[in-house]
Amino acid sequence: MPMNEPQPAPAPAPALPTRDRLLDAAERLFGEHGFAATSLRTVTVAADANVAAVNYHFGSKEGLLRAVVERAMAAVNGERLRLLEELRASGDRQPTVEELVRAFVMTGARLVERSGERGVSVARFLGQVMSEPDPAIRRLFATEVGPAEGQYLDALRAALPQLPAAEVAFRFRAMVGLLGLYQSSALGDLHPGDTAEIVAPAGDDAGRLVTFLTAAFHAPPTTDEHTASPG
Amino acid sequence: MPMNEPQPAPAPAPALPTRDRLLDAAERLFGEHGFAATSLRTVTVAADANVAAVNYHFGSKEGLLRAVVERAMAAVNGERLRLLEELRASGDRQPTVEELVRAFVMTGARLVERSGERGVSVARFLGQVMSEPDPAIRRLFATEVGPAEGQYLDALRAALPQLPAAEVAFRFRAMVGLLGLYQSSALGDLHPGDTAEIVAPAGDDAGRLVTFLTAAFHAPPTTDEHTASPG
DNA sequence: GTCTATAGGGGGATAGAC
DNA sequence: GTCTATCCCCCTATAGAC
Repeated sequence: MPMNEPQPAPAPAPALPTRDRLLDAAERLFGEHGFAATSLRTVTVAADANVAAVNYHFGSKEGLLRAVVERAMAAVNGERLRLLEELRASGDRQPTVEELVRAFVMTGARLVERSGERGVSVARFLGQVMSEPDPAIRRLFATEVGPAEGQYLDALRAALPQLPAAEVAFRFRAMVGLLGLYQSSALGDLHPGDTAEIVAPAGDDAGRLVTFLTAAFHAPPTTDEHTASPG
Repeated sequence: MPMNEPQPAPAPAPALPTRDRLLDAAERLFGEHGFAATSLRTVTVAADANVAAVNYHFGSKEGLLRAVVERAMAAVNGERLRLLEELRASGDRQPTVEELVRAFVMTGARLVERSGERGVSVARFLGQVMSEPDPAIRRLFATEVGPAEGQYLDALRAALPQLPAAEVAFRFRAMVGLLGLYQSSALGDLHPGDTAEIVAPAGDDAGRLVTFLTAAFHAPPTTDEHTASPG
């Protein structure tokens, strides 16, 4: 067995280019610990890459975040639009509220099924980024998320013609936010005692979320007679 | 004008002891930028205090966070329990779902009314802390939040006897999470174009949140026939 | 209780060899 | 494209004077 031949580095696990390993590691770590609390050194170690690699490939820490968001949103948006297309083509009627909510919420679950462990990371990452307080990050997320969500918002408005557009929009934002919390596992461990690891979005609770949101969308318009404080 | 006399420092604004100024500043800054992204230096400068003051009064950065959480939760929990007491005393029947949801959600609005600008900080801070990914912080929040919320959960279970307890618990966590998002202003600026500053929780949207959540609680139990992915 | 000064570690980013 | 070495800044925390 000649050992001088230049074996083209059939390393055990990597196989992926550095750039992708960095994206994978950042996606996971940002999702688990948040953006501010995750150092580039942690990311590069996890990706088995060099410290300088981040700067070379993405320019800066924020550039890395941007790239991760874009990749994650591309997958989710594609799936969402595909499902919406299916719904519109499947019947001669408009999609119902429940169908729209289910398609929107289940996107996360599908992602997990298809991409396995990485799907969990994607879901958690997106949920985490959504509640980042930094305005720059929020803006980044909003511009990525906008186009695909707009179509769902329109479809929901069509399905709820009697509800003021502003209120549909409010409920839509609530759905997006709640799904984000769910994806970041924040809905699982609000209470002590239940220390089991929660993985998002798995089976049961995704269905509960759909039930919850569908009923919420069907609520009557809010009258302002009750907005005063009780008691 | 003799300049040797030791004027007892009648500074314009302070009047509050250092410890309280630190709590106020930390509450506001943690709420605006998150815990990890806020340095102790920022806090002490905003509080017009010394860098070492935090360590003297609270032992560490996490000690400061703990103190802020405790103070904020004490106010909210007190108000929540008071409202629940009122509801229970006011009629010969059990409180309805809507009454419970309204009392729970409006606590934030009341806080703002009473404590003015600081009330906004409290609300935003609590919302922000709720979605912190650090397990230690989440645990801290959960133990503080637990007792008062337990009473509402019990009351909601009593008001929804036909619904499995696990599903009431899920919906309750969704309410808490959604209220947190709302308080941290996350429900306001998910979409670009609307760059106006959102202050939580003000009038209109609080009412919409109550409508939304009340209907969601009243949803029928989730059957597992639908949890499969659509299409 | 409040200050200055500093320790001691990590952070993001870059230069320049390979 | 990848590495090492390093710059420079800011971080938390503490020691010790007042």
